Amino acid sequence: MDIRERLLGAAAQVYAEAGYRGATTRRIAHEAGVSEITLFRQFGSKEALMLEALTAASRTAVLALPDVPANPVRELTEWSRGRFETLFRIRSLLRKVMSEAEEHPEIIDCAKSYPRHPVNFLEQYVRRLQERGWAAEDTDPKLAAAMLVGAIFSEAMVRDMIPEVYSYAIDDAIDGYVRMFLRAIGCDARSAEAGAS
Amino acid sequence: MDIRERLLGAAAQVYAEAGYRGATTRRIAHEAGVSEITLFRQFGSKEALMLEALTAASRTAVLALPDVPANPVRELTEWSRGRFETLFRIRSLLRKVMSEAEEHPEIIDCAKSYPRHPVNFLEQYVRRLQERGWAAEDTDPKLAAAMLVGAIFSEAMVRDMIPEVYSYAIDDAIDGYVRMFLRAIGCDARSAEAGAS
DNA sequence: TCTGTGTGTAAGTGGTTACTTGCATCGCGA
DNA sequence: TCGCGATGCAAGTAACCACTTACACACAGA
Repeated sequence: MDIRERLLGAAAQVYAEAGYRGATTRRIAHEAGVSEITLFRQFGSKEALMLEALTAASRTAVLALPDVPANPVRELTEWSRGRFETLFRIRSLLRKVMSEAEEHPEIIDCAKSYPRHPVNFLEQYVRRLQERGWAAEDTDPKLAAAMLVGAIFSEAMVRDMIPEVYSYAIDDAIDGYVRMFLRAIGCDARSAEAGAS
Repeated sequence: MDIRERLLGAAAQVYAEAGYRGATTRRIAHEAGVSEITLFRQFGSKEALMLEALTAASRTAVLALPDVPANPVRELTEWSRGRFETLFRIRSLLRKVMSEAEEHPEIIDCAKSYPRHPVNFLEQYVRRLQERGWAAEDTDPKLAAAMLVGAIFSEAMVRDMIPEVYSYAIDDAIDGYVRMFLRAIGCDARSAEAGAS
């Protein structure tokens, strides 16, 4: 059904703009180009529509990191860029979900359909660096991963809201984060740049 | 007027729980223990009440860092703990403000009554470390500050929403963040621990 | 041609919202 | 005791919300 898809997309978009209470059935139907009656005939209720729309919208691919680290600087930079772009693209929807998760826990449940959180991928990657002797033994992989992912998350959430603080370019920021991250986990520039070559 | 203060506090609390649309005048008045009519007689409209309440609620003290670094590990740990506690305490209100800033820009305007953003304090502190020769010259103070502040921000925002990811204790996390931060900016353990002593 | 099936319009349901009006009540100073 | 300002209660307004009913139309298969 084409109309179902249109309604699901419109619901996710209007929800990202206005939140649950602001996403009125009238506005969603208008955005989808169908009548409000059709919305109710297709989904029964606003709640059913929103749950299905948010579940579909949060089904975004999680970027992977190589199982065998070869060039940490390049691999981490690419992964961090992709992570930022994913978060930045859905930042409005994410802010609404975070804001309304306390009131409507079922919303975050359907958004948590992630099989694995991205921070786990990075944690595993750091462990592999340690196994190869490219990272210091005394660094906590979980904490290190949380620091880099957290910094990227903050950029994606706050960057467009307080531009006077985040004045630098995002690509420069990610390069700097990766460089500092590698220094923080004790991965020196030589092995990080050259890798297995 | 005691009643004005009660209404302002109730407005901020209900807003943090339910957002702008969910913070109904009836609920705010009930929370303050006064009648809804008194609310309108005191503030005229819901919008006037909310703007005044959010301006007052966002007037939270910004922690300072010493002008002259003496013991970076201790000073940064204390500052980071305070920063986390501040953010964690108002996390619900902050999530609502972030979520509704696109729709109601005037809300974030009154919340941005900060004279200086905390990240600027940390940036200055890193510069002082560099001047003393305690931090590497090639680190970008602005980026380094953004990374630590961003990681703390993420902990405060997401920690209670995805507990299965943030499994460690917050104090351990902050200790780890500070240690990695100092390694990232090239501040070795000796000067960081001992300081000027 | 008939018969569903899916869609549209028009109208209306009951509930909630911000906000108002009229009047009674309370406390407090003169 | 009187007056007055602040408050509360009852009721109501117009607008908006999710959701429903009734009916017309368009199209596809039999």
